[in-house]
Amino acid sequence: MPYHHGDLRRAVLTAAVDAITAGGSANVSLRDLARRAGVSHAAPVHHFGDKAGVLTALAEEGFDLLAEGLAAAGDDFVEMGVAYVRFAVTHPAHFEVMFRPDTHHRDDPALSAARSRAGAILARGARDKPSDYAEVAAWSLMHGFATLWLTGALPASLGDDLTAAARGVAKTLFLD
Amino acid sequence: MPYHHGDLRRAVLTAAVDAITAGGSANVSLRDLARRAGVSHAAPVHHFGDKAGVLTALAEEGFDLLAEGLAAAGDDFVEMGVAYVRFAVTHPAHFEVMFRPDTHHRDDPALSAARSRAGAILARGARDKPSDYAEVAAWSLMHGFATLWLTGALPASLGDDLTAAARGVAKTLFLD
DNA sequence: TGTACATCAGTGAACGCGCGTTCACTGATGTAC
DNA sequence: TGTACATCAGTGAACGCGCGTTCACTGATGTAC
Repeated sequence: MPYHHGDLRRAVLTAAVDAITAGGSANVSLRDLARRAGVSHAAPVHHFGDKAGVLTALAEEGFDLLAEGLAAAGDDFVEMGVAYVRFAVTHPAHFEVMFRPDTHHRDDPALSAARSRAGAILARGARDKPSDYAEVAAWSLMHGFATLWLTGALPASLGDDLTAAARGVAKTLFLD
Repeated sequence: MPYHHGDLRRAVLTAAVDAITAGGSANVSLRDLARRAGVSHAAPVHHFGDKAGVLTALAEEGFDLLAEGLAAAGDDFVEMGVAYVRFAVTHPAHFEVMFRPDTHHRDDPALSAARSRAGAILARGARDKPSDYAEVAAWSLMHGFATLWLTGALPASLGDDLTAAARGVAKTLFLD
């Protein structure tokens, strides 16, 4: 085991994803992350300051990944919704942390910036819609769907084709 | 301080609501609930078996309160959506626990029954809608809106009139 | 090319803390006769 | 009306544990000259 890890920052974030995927963000501990990264329990503090710092960094990364996914969907309203859901389901750990502001440093500037970047792309999708509530409604719809899917609350009759289900749901808005 | 509390079960549930409202469901501890209820730290175990038992009971109560709220909205689609959101925002602690199945005994029969009761009422609202996805979409929409509102993620431009905002959002579905 | 030194990354022991659960107990209540 | 007894609700001490954070430290790396 070399003294210098090389990329401990990355390793701790990956460990956090694993830990949250396995047991929810409530059960994350700094010591556990250090264990998973194969490093002494005090090492992560060096890179993140404290526990909330790790989750802040993870949330920031999440907003960047989301922005990337949304951008790739182009300007199509429905496909952007599908991309939102797909992001949430493929990155459940990031998604969970992003919307649990009590677990991270909520006014971290890098985090705010990442959030805004994703928000701007999201807003583009609702640009030419008829309702004043279009953007909030679209966001709510896909966010709610992703959340319910992740918690396993949705009826089994929906099937397990995520993209198809998400598209069906997205299309009910304004009956595009 | 009398030896017998009288209604410790109720007191512990109320304490749980307070604790979750103050610090999120992640920060609930049995000992804290006992403290809040003014009782020795081992007393709650008598009524709930263990920590998950408390949250299970709270989730069950939540589904009953939700069913009540939905039923009071009558058969009107939009008003039922508004009632869903109002429930979530007036009972944030219940709402949070209801959708965190990892924190409670997920196959508790009383809980499943309460969940089904609420689900049945919800399904009634989407009965005569055109899309196959109507029920899931309606649920997703209002669930997502409630969740985003509660985490403070929504833009300030929405204002703080919850009912008006919820109604505006609910109406975008099928443009009723 | 070699050496001195500053900086950085990670260590490991120690701290004090709150936690969930178990346990033998005691006080209070209700019921049978 | 009184007494014996079973049942129930709550107590308080004890257990072992994992946690976040602090701290003086050491090993590794890079830079100046």
